[in-house]
Amino acid sequence: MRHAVPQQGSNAERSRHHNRQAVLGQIHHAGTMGRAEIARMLSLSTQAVSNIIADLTDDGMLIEKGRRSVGRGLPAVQYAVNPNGAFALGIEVRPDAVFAALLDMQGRVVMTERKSLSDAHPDAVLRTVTAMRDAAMTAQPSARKRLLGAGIVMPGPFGRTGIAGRGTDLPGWQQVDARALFAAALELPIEVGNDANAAALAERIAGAAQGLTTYAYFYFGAGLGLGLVSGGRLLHGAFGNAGEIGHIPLRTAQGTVPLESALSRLSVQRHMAQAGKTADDIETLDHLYAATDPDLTAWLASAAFALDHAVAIVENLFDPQTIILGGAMPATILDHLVAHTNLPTLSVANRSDRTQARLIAGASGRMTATLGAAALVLNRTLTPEIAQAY
Amino acid sequence: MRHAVPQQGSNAERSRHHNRQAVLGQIHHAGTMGRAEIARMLSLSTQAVSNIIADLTDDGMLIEKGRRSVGRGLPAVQYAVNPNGAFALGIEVRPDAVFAALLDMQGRVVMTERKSLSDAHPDAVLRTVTAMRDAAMTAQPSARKRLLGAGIVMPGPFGRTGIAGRGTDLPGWQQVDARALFAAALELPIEVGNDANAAALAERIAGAAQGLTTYAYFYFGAGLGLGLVSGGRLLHGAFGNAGEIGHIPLRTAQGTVPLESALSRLSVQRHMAQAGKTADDIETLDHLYAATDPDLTAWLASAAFALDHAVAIVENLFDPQTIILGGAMPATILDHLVAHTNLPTLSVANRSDRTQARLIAGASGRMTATLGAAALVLNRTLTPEIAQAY
DNA sequence: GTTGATAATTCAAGTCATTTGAGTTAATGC
DNA sequence: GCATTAACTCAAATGACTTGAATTATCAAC
Repeated sequence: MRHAVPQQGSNAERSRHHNRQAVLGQIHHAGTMGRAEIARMLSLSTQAVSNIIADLTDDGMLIEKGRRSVGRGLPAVQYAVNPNGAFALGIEVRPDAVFAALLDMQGRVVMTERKSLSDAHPDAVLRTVTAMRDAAMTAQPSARKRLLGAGIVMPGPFGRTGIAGRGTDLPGWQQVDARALFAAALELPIEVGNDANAAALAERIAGAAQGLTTYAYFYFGAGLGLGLVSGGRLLHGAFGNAGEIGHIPLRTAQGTVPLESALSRLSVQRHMAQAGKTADDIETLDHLYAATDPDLTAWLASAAFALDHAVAIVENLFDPQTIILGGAMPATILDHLVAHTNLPTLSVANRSDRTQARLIAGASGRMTATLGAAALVLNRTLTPEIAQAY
Repeated sequence: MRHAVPQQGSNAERSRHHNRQAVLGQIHHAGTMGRAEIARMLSLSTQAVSNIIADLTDDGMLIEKGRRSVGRGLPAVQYAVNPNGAFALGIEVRPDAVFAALLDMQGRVVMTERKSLSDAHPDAVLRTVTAMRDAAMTAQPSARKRLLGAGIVMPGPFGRTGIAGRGTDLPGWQQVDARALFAAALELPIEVGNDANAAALAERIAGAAQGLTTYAYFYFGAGLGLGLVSGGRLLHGAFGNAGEIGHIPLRTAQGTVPLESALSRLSVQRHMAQAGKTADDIETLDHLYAATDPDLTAWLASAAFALDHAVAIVENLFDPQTIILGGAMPATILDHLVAHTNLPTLSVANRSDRTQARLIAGASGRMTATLGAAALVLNRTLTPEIAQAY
């Protein structure tokens, strides 16, 4: 989890850094832009933007895209983010395997890899991860000098005291500073986050949340996670554990249970197991769904019921532009849930002037969190830092 | 509702503004500080801080507080925020009355006033509010040249489409830009917010949230509101309606009802009315509580039950440092609820290393939101702006 | 008590990114 | 064609912060 940046003053150097990030972010967002347009957006002089663009172009982060004429006047030279200008490594550590993905600046997947893990202690994980970084650099040699950093997704909470009796699934990680360990082993800037947060940002870099600044993301992992993005930045909470929506109580006819006991991959696995069926992976679930399996259908009904509740809570607490549903589920099931959720009437999101659907499907599949890990890094590069007040 | 600031670049002028706010905020937070200490906190040179402090002192915003010796070396000259360096006007508009309060820089109440309102249309309200501003300036002439602005708390949502069939209680305010109207009438910088948000900031300026940066605030108004502060800044949501926790569904034995039907002032009034008792104001409630009224006791039990649920949701979604309970209720009842809420076990806030209670009582009483309105202005002065990403 | 170490503060000069203003280039539209 | 509009560049100016040397005042050790 990234620690909150302490309050900082501003000086020329930090202004420069901020402005470069802001320019990159604007161009990434718009796809292609001219100097004057950027200057207007950021309330900077065109000269300042010119200087920044010259820098970024020299660094290979931007490329010229010809001139574009819009009415009178000299047509503006357009700039776009160079996809190969930089790369980000995403690493997802699970108890039994490590996943890696290399993304370019446009969020496109350059390479992915999976390695089994027989031992999830820090030493073994760090060795594996280092080897995967090397493999990625071999596969894409141009990324060697242009690697922005690595994003790590691990089961949390870690590094801090968590809920009594819960904690990371990974042995030997409770008392260590994961960020520092990875930084030392990989010799890269590191972002550490949980799966839901990472996946939420992945949608923003190259997914359903492009162009959104304030949205919520439900992530189907083993449990149910929530990524909250406000003003383009992740909300971490005071101790880095915001978004544990799976824990909130759901009052059903059978009693009060945690939300994720009705709405998660573990929940569907358990439900199917009671019917004597296995549904341990995404492909199986997809087949069961295609076959309109009655047990799966029953689970979907109870999941949609739980989702109604979760949507009502998140909409009224955050007032997001939209809610995205994604994660380790087949796309068909995500689409089904989106289609079959009863959006609450009593919600601040129930507005007559909406332009955005209230609930949409995002990226799905096994790699979602791994791509998200890389997105943690890309987002940092495209979004000016926010300092803590006080 | 304050609109999100569009993304901005940084230059010397904006750096200066940012740094002045940051210095003021640090000093306000610590009470009293020396130049070198501030410089370390903000990662600025002592020279820069010296210049800023000289400016702020000239403007009357800071006062010297002697030297303080901490070990070797030249004792540092201490500075504190000058309480009379600036003032903020808080205005709360209700259907039947307008409340005003003048606060100094330390959040202390200089003056309060109440005026009945026979007509809540914009013209009448603006006339009343302008008269109250003049009265405040007469009561505290030194504030005339030192008024930072006015914060306005009104029933929302307004200025934008709200939930169908709901909207402001005030006639004639649906289609107008309240901020612009007040700015024109009062000739002051204006912050508009809802009661819960405003009260949440009041706790930060001079209350239970001093020193906190990330916390949640349950506000008892007519309904139930939630103020969310993250990193010292209010979360507004995409459309300014974040925090409508009163709307979320609560599943009780009697069926699903909005949370605020169990946990709000209207709810207690209704409950007592069913028993043939009136409990329309805070004093009455306080007396009933002191007399251990059995009907009130019953309501308190159901309210505490609802609060359990709300706490579980807010803790797991936001991971705040603490949750504060405040608003238009007698302090005795707030204290009772704090003492009788079953804090959920399954919560990220259930940590072994807590230094802060999970649920505490904040300011109570009729004026809470009015003071909060002024706090909106004070907080803006003490907290560097945050620009929207994209 | 003297003396040296430590630390806050100031002064004056230097640095750096942005702004300003004049001039150039290349479209549109009458 | 020719005036208008707008993007862009060059060179100089600006402004806030940083740097480095000098000053002041306390603590601690001899």
